[in-house]
Amino acid sequence: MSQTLPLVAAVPPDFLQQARVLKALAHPVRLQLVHRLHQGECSVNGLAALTEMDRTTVSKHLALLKRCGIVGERRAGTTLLHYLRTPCVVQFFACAAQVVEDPAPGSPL
Amino acid sequence: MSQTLPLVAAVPPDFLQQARVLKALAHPVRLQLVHRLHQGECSVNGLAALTEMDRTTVSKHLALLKRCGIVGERRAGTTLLHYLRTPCVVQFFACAAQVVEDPAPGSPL
DNA sequence: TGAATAAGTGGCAAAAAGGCCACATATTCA
DNA sequence: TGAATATGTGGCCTTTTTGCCACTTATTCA
Repeated sequence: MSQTLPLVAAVPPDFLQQARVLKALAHPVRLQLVHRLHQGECSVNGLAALTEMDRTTVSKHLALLKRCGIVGERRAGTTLLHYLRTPCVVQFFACAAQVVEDPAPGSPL
Repeated sequence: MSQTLPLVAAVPPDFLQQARVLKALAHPVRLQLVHRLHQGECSVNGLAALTEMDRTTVSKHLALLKRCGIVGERRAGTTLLHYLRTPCVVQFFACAAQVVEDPAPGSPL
């Protein structure tokens, strides 16, 4: 077959899709949730207590993380336990921290 | 000495700070900028052409990335060349892609 | 079944983010 | 210096995101 032009050469990452994942993590509360879940599953109320946020607010943050496939849940009686489906996201912490610790010269951040 | 309570035990990461970094990357256009800069420095106009966004819009996106220490700049004549200061951020692509490729069961994302 | 506990959803107002225009600034070179 | 090129900034408006309240749904157990 004719070797046509690589119109989609080196297919660039799906920025929109990836941005969705990053956006899901780009919030202090959600970061805290992920950080906590990385240590083990937890209920909504438990997470609400930890973050000191309204229960429904945490519920919505979790819903967002679930939609992106980052968090999963399993029922245990009346409580729903949430867990990290993609532990690799904690790598973000390392890099984010590195960026934070190596600020641009004169950047207030 | 008395082994007091580890009040700030395992000092949790600065979620607010880290969220700032992630938020800086959590946008399709900025993600594309980072992706492009990872291949080498580039001018604002070049990036504007690539992303097909208004020049001033790109300029603001870059300003945001600079404030977070992710992007740096150096002048070359009348043009400002932008470059990635923290290449580690490209790790985000790998993980983000992984999350995208392994969607939660039944998640439309 | 009905009370108790746990959690999700719609709605709404406030806050933040995005995008583009008009204008200001910086650098080069004739 | 003045035109030309490259880029940053202040507004200003639109869209998205947040957070909390009231209310609904789900599960357990007496």
